[in-house]
Order: sequence, then structure tokens, then C-alpha cells
Amino acid sequence: MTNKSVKLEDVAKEAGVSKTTVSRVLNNRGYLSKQTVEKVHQAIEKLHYRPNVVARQLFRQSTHLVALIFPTVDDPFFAQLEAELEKRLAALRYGALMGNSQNNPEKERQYLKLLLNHQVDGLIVGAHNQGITEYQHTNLPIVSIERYMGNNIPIVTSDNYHGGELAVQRLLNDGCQHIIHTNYPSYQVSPNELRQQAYEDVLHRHGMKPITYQVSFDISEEAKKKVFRKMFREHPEVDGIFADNDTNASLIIRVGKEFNRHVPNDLKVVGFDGANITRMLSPELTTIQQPLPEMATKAIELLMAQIDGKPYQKTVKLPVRLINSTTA
Amino acid sequence: MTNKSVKLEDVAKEAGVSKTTVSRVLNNRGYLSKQTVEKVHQAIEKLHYRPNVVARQLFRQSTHLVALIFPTVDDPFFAQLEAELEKRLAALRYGALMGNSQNNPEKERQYLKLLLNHQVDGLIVGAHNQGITEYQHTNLPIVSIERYMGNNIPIVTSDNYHGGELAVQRLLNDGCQHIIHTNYPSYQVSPNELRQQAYEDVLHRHGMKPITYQVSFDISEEAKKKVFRKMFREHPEVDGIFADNDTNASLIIRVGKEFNRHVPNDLKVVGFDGANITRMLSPELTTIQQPLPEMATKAIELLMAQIDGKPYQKTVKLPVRLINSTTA
DNA sequence: TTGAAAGCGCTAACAA
DNA sequence: TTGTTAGCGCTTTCAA
Repeated sequence: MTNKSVKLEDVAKEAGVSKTTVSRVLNNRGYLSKQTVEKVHQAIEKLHYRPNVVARQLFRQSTHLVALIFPTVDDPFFAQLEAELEKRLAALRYGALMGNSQNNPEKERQYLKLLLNHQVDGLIVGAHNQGITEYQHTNLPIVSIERYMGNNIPIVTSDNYHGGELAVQRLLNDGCQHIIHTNYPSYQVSPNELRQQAYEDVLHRHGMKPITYQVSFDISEEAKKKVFRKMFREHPEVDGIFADNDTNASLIIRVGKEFNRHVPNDLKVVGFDGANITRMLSPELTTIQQPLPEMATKAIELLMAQIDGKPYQKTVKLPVRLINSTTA
Repeated sequence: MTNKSVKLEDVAKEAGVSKTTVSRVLNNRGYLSKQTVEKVHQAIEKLHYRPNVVARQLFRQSTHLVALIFPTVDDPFFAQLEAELEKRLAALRYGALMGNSQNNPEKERQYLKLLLNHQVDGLIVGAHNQGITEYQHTNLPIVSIERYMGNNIPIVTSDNYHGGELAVQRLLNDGCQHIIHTNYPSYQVSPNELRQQAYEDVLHRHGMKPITYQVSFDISEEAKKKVFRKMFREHPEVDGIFADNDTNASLIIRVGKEFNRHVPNDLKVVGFDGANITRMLSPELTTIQQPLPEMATKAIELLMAQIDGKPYQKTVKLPVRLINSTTA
């Protein structure tokens, strides 16, 4: 029914007016007699006309499209983040273009190209890759989430340092004596390093020796398990673990069982993220929850300020909270 | 650095050739002397030229954009499905536009409008809403996933009926005598009804009485729990549950504990979906796994066939498998 | 209050 | 092998 090839000109002919007039009706601009507006509306109805936004985009030099570049949507944290961002963008009538880099710098570079080619109006980036200088060279509005991307790119983070403190303090309160931290390698100053910093600071204050195991984000579940098995073998004394995210925490708990270490009696584990799905599927996990809805709100706010040429903050740090449950 | 306002004409001037020639170089079309190609490439480099895809889209009447309309990405099944789809689209150099309807028909309608306005080349729909006739009226290539949308719209499903059989059979093998099924209400013939059909058929064959509890997809966790509490109160004899998805299975297991029913001794539960995240966070769940990667592959295949005007199947049904774990 | 015409940046007949 | 020109569908200046 909706004839794709109906164009403004056809509506104009049908209504017996000029293209200009139809355009004015469409955009509600300029002086128009009630009668004309009426006629045009009728013609639009009759022909099932729908404006071609691409033509409009070409003229306006703006697509009302925002690209979301994240490692993957197949992870509770990023899935929720993208969902929250998308919801807010839709409310502002912006489309959300997905770009999941799989933590592969080459892919991320390709995405950036693909998405820039689609003339997006802005970029929200939460991918982990470093060393991609191309971002600096786009004059596009960008907001980064939990990732340092350069001095001039605003960043939204949660209070990672305090999160680290809360987690380690929780384990100490539980009486843990040998606390290990897992983290993913980061090649540049990155907010998640603050968790490790906090972990080390708190441990030092208590005269304990910090030990961190690096676990890449993009390796297989089995590969991660291997790292954790190594950890249990090398440190049989471990009685508390501060994991860098909830899925790793879950994995660690499982690997612990292989070593006959059961949570929370022989082992305490605190995770990080506290996304909806994780809370739903693993409510027993004690974790540090990041304020995902607020982070999304702030990110959109910063992006829109840039798009509208208004002033905006360079850094937004949002509070985390400890979710007390039964694994620690 | 990448000057947004550099256009084809500037490159032409810089290289001392016509716009056509530059366009030809860009698209690798027609006869070109090596020298010219070289000159043009140099000019492109020098000016940091990047083609404006919107202009190209206007001409070609194709955006290389595909819209994904799903209830939400904040759910393991849909998150993985969207991730798989997006990956395949990117490989074909198509952009993926997200549209998460939150299971709200009004929102879905708005999305459809927003996305159609963006002149997407195709639609992949897995939202649950019914009664949206607008889909029928777009002449756009559409593929539906696990949802009946009309005779002329191809659909990719997993073998829901066999999945239902497998699940119920598993519970029967465990010795369950009182098996309840949970499902979400569907307003039209929908593939998930086949699970219920299989459930009822198998139970009837064993002379048992089927009981199904309806749980809406879009209500809160607390609201769902209420339904399940009601279920345990009304049917204290229940010893086996075939849940319509894994998150509900997880919820049921938790609610069961409130009634002092512990899995798998006092209660067996089989879920449905078997998405990555669920397997990761709740590996103990016995479930029916849908072949998400294959479903995505097929969906893209059917969509691309439509876009390219090639013949395509109207229905694709893919096999499921039982994942044996410890909740049943 | 309305319309003619130019132009957004690109591509492709057609001509040379 | 290359260039001229019209046009994709829309918006807006400028003029009436």
C-alpha cells in the first residue's frame, strides 16, 4: 500500500500546489492558509506519501543516527548499556547503529569507517581497544564510556576506585586474609585500572600483598577457566577474590568447586557490574553495581550537548553501590 | 584532520580531472588510465576525502541499513541473536539499526515508522506484538524470527514442537508425575505455541493433565514471581516444570526455594533458549537450546535473497537440542 | 500566502 | 579514456 515511489512532487500535483508548499506543510514552516494545509494533508493520505529521509539528510547534512561501538552486546553489562542508550536515543528520535567490535582493533577500525560512512551524527564508544587514533580525527561528537580516549573526548565512568574499595573492604570484613584480584589488561590509563589501584591501596593499608591475575576480555570461556585454575594452583591459600566483572566471578566460583573450594564457606567472591541479567540469573552474587541507567542518561546528555553546540562536562563520575548477597 | 566538507568536486579539482573520473576511481568502474587513478588517489589522500554516503544512498535508493526489531537487547536470547545478526550484517557491509520495542505495540509501531523513514533496505523482526498490520504494507524485504507475521513473510524458527517434546520427556524420565508448563500469552498462531502443544500432547499420551500458567514477557521480575508463587500454592503437588525460557526457569527455581522445594530433589525444572550468557551464568540449568547462530545465518540469508530479488524459502525450521545439566 | 529555481554530493547516460 | 549534464528527493532563498 505504502507506495515507496510516491514523492513530494506527486503530492504537490495531487493537491494542486507547488513542491515548496508541500514541504512547508510537512515541516510546519512559513505562512500557510488553512485550506492549503488541508488539501495537502488529504493528498498525503490519499497517496500514502512518506517523505524520503535520505534526501532530507543530504540537504540537512545530518542523519539523526548515532553509532554505538561496544565490544559485544552478548554480555549482560553491554547489553543493558546498549538497551538503555537505545531507549533514550529513540525518545529523541535518533536511530541507534550497532557496532560490536569483538574487542578486535581491526574490526573496531572497520566499524568506525563503516559507521562514519553512514554519516552518523555522533558516536558513543565503550569498546576496549586502544591505539585507535582515528577517533581523534573525526570532528564528530563523541562520548566515551569507561574508557580513556583522549583529552578532548568526554568520558562517563562509574566510581571505579570507590567500587574497588567497597569490594575489598567487604572481603576484609568477611575475614579474608589472602585476597586476589582479576582484571583485564589495559594498555593505557583506563578507568578500570582504578579498581586495581583501590585494591592495592586497601591491601597495602592492611599490610597484605596484592596479587592480580590478568584475564583478557575476548578469550574463550575455557581459556579463562585455565587462568583461574592456574590461580587456584599457584595460590591455594586464596580465600577472597575481587573479580573485575560478574561473569568472571561466576566462572571463578565454578572453577573453585573443582578445587573443592565452596562459596561462601571456603571462598568469598565479589564481582563487578551488577547488570540486570546477572542479578536475575545469579542473584546470589555479591557485587559492585554500576549505575547503568544513569550512565546512559549522562552519555546521551553529553552527546546531545555536543551535537547542539552547547557546553558540556569533560568527565562524569557516577556512584557505585555494593550489593550484598551470599557469595561474600 | 578528516575535513568533513571535502567533496568529490574538490578532489576532482585537486587531481585536475572531472567529477565523473573521480567517481569512477572510487567505484572502480569503467576505463581508467593508471596515471589518472594514481593522481586521483593522491588527491584523495591529500585532502582526506571520504565519500558522502548519504548522497550515494539518495541516488542508489538504498541505504545498506537493516533494522532489527526485537523486544529488548537486555535478555540473553535476544542479546545473542542481535549480536549474531549484527556480526553477519557487518560482514556484508550492512549497518544494523536497533529497535527495541519493549513489547509495547505502540512503541513497535513508532519504531517501524522511525526505521522506515531511515529508508532501511530490510527488516528482521522478532518482537512479540501482534496486530501490527503496517508490516504488510511495506514492500520491504522482511524476515521474521519465531513469530508468525503473515503468509507472505518468511519465518525462521527453531523446532519448538520437538523442543517441547524433549523437555517434557526429560521430566517424565526423571519420574515427574505433575508437570506444569509456563508460557507467555500469544494472540495469534505463534511458534512458541507449539511448545505448549507438544507439552499437552505428550502429557495426554501419558494420561496426565496439562496445566499451563501464562506469564507476560514484559512484566517486572516481581510480578512474574507472584505468578509462580500462585502456581506453587495452587499446585503443591507439582514436581516438574517446563518453563518457556531460561530466565523464567531461573526465577521458578528461586521461588521454589521459598516453598522449600529444592532442585533437583523436590523439583525438576527444564528451561528453553540456552543462550550463551545463560549457559555462562547458570550452567546448572537443564534446558532446550535453540540454534541461535544458525537462526541468524538463515535469517540473513533469507533477507539477502529478498534484497537481491532471488528466490527464498518461506519457512525455515532448525533443530533444537537438550542440554543435560543438573536442574532436571 | 505561494512558487520557481538552485543546490545538498553523488552517479550514470551519453557524447566526445 | 575522459567529460558534460541531468537527476536522485528534498529544503530554502528569493521573488512575486
